[in-house]
Amino acid sequence: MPKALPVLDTTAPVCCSPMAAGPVDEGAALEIALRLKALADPVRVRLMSLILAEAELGVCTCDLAPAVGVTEATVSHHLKQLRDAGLVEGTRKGTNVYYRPNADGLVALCRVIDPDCC
Amino acid sequence: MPKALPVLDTTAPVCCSPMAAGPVDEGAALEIALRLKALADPVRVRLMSLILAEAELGVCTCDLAPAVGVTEATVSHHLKQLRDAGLVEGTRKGTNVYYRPNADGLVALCRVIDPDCC
DNA sequence: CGCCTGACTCGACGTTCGTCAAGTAATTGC
DNA sequence: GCAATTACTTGACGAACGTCGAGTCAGGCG
Repeated sequence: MPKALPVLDTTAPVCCSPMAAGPVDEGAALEIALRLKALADPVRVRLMSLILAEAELGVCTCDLAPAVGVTEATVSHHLKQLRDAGLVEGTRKGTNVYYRPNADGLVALCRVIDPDCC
Repeated sequence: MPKALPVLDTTAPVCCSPMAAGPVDEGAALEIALRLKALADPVRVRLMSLILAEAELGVCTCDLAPAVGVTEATVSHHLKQLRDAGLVEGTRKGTNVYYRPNADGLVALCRVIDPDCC
């Protein structure tokens, strides 16, 4: 983990693509790369799609693990990365933790890489 | 390299986000993850932004290397990944190879992760 | 309380990744 | 043809990553 994630800089007005808007400096590049890396794994892509599919109700870890075919420990590890990148949110309800997508995080990521946004 | 990249499946009509559209199967998840991974590195993010900044003229490797502060060999390595993912295109002109962005690749990537596309 | 279940943390392992130095191709100019 | 320049390939090294088993923490329930 090269750096902490400030939950995707909700401070910065990321309307226009910072990437297509001009050369990005080293720090910004790292921030962008970290967010992309959070999604750059087949298991995390599948987890994200499953969480998006149940955006209303939320999904718990114990349901996700068999769905993607890995250990619960591994799912937990991946969910932490998605959480740190601000892409999902987990809320505890009894013994279960229900995960829901954080649409803002995904949209922000999209804006960063879209060459003809705005 | 777990799999060859068919230059981002220009065959598939990726209008609506395949990720938010429903659970993605293992193969599709791998394809998406590979494209995201192509951009999930700070050096490649900076290369992409530099190439986008000179979309008209194109940039050659020898100019990119000092701009990002790594060896030309390393830049070549990263450019290959961006090329394989269909994000940039390189055309040789004399001894130089000029790189230009492939907007379609970036837009397709964006569509894949956008939760409220369409 | 004691026990169980679900979620997470820790340590370890094998693999992949980013980087460079050195070597190889390709193209131009003398 | 030969030298020079630019781009790429190869091999190697260290760092980071994904995965798991085992252990730990937190909430229900008998």
